[in-house]
Amino acid sequence: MISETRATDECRPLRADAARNRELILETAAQVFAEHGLEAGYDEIARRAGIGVGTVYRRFPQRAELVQALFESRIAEIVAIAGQAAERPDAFDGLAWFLEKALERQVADRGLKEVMASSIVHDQHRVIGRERLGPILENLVARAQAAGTLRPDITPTDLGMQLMVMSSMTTAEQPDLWRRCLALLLEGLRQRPGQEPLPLCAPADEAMQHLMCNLQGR
Amino acid sequence: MISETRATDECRPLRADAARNRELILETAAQVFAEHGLEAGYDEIARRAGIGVGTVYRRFPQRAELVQALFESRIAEIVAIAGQAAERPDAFDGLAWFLEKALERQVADRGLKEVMASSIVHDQHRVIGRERLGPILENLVARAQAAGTLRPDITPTDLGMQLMVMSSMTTAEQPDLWRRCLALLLEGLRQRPGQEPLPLCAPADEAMQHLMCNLQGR
DNA sequence: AGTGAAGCGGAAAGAAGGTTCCGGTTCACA
DNA sequence: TGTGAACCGGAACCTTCTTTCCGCTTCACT
Repeated sequence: MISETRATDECRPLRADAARNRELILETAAQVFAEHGLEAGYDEIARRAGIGVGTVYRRFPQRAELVQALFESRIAEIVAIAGQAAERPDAFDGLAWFLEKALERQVADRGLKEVMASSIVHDQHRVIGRERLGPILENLVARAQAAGTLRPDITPTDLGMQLMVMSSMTTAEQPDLWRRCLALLLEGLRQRPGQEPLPLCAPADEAMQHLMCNLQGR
Repeated sequence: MISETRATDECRPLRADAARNRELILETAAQVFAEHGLEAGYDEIARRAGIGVGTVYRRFPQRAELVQALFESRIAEIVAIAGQAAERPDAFDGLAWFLEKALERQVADRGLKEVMASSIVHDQHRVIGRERLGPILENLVARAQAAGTLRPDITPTDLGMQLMVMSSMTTAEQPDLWRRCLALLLEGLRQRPGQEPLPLCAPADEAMQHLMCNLQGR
């Protein structure tokens, strides 16, 4: 259901039973990752899927492959949201809308949160996150700044960080907590007359990477 | 240096060599916890102190005892800062100053961050954090709200969360990142005419606990 | 100096995961 | 239906970290 029966990327197609198991693993992993994050044990996935650990390892020897297969579509969804946000008539509103919608998705799925974060740190996931999201975020920011509604000293990196932080502070059990923080943040983001500039800070991307490492623990 | 040679709380005084080791463990643990957080292995502490693991376990069979012994004074420092902040003439400025000073301390010490967070979740550390900090924070908030400078719908819990979040996003290598976020937050905290109220949210303390669990991982 | 209680180091045991491997099974194809 | 390649399960094996245990050392006191 998650992806059609298909070859192991290049080689000949999987045998019927193997293909069946592959789907089963993907479906089960989606649940397990959403609940326990990307570091959930393969044995938990195997147990819930009712198959052996060996089977999971054989199909996805690298955890990254499993993650990639699982979250590609969900990242695409968020990229699409960013695209739609850029088309809204009011630029600031577009930005706010993007943050809200992106958070709604991240908050429901611990795995997705971590993929969003790790797509910035780890090279293996970069493709599915940052490089597709980055330019659109830049566009959203530039547009709202040109309209004079977003403070001029905000960077796309600032927003990325706030996004990660807000999603890291919310769980499925507390579905509304982030809304409160987002409302607060949006107040802070607005350009106002006579504003002091934000304190400068070390290279933004480097900062972002440190943040991500930190939020993921270790 | 961290605490004078003294009895194991009730019993007769430690032997000279044991007391010496106790101090050595505390000093070393302070470093190790600051670098690796509260979950750092006892063997790492022992290795750096140049003593056996057994010695560390004998002196501090419960990790909580070690943590308590280490961070009591540092929490007291933060409580003192909150007290000073409450005496500043401008209430909003006092709040801002408290957040800044508290963060300066938390940011430098990963262990302290975790103690601040866990003092809210785990009963064993509660005493050294929340119960002493809570009333003072409440006072800071109430005072700034009475002065009409802090938005009236902010709760002490909001601030506690923001404090945890900002400290969790900063490392010693990125000493300035949190300043940028704090500046942004302060903009959002100010009361302004015609403000929309913040979205309401599940019981604040429960939310706080979820957040803390989350930031600490697991 | 002699004595025994307190303390020490670090090897060994235990606990919790993650990963590999191999005997047996299932499938695809002739 | 027969055959070999692909695949399966899960026990065994690593790894990493925590905790205990015990023979030897050091200290305090006489």
